[in-house]
Amino acid sequence: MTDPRRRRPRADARRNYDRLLAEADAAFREKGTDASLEGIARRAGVAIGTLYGHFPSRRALIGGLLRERNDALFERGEELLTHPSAAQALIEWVRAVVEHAAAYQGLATMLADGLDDQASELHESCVRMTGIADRLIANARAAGVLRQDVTGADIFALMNAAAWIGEQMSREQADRLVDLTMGGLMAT
Amino acid sequence: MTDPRRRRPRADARRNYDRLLAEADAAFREKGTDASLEGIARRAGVAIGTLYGHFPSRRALIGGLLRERNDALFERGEELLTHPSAAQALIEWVRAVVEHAAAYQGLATMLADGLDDQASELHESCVRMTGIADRLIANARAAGVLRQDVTGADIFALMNAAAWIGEQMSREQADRLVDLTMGGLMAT
DNA sequence: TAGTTAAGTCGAGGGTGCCTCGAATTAGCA
DNA sequence: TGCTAATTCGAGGCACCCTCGACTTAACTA
Repeated sequence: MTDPRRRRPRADARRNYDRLLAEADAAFREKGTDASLEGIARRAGVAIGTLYGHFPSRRALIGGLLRERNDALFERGEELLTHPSAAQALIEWVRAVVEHAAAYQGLATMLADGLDDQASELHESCVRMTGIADRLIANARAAGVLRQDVTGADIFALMNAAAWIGEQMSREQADRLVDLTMGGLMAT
Repeated sequence: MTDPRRRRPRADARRNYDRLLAEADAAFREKGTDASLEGIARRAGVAIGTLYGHFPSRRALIGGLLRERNDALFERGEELLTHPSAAQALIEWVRAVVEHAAAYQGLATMLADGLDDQASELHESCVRMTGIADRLIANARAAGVLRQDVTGADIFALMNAAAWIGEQMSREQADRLVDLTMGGLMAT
């Protein structure tokens, strides 16, 4: 796929790319996902056109920011698939995703949209998240520890809702929502 | 309070006020709570300054829009306080608030903020909502049909989370979240 | 090492939206 | 009919979004 005769990427481009990611992370942490892109470019010491050169949209920028994080998340997911307690594994996965999705104010909404929107840079990771959830649900059901009528969509909804609560209220309240709800979903 | 020597309000002002509310309702339904205010003024056939004359902020406009709706909601709340089944009453109240809060995309977020923010035009109604929830919770607890560790904050969180899910995904998914969670909260 | 060239950078510019404020208008009243 | 306070108007300053053509420069090559 990669043509070896192609020039190696320019050093300044790489530098700007990294700088933009770093400043974007800071800005999104401070102001949420609709922080000013011009402000980010400014903080990165780069013209606005350069930002758009690297990231054609706000979503692309956030996608870039999440890529690194995603690796760790999905690694954890694979791990959980072999967890001895299916019930515990599912709860842990929900918690992990909630934490992931609460990185920036507004991220939960983007992820919720991302599942449906094929064109979203976040689509693929949303699909992977639900994929792992589906497998964990199947495990839990097979083990008879999860109510039969609980769907992957229910869990995805809960994950997003809790992440949103985490943004709006507090991490603690989000955890409580997850615990209370999951408690109800577990088979008696 | 009302000085009888004061002039009666101008007819054009009243007309514009009503027109603005009507167009704002339409716009917020179509585009969510961050629809363009200039667009609303335009649709109402009024200059932007006139809109700001009547509603000094977006929140004030939404507050005006909700005032009518609120009356019906709180009437329902009072009714539920005398409902024979404390458990059923609480669930109904959650459902009613969720429906109320899902009127416009973005409203759930504003309401969640409104509870903390004294200055918000939505603050008072948020307080009333939780007030009714608190009384219903007390009833349910007294009847022994609700887990002892469930707080008003938990219910408020659930209401908002479900309303948000309703905006992002679907009304059905929101209902499922409420049913599944409330099912878990009820004492066995 | 100088020249070539494509990749990358720049930032002005056109568009939209927010909100303010002083000037102009007008409905209610006497 | 005229007075006056309430209301309306919309230009204007600001911030942000995003595009695009001109310019610059790092990587390659002879």
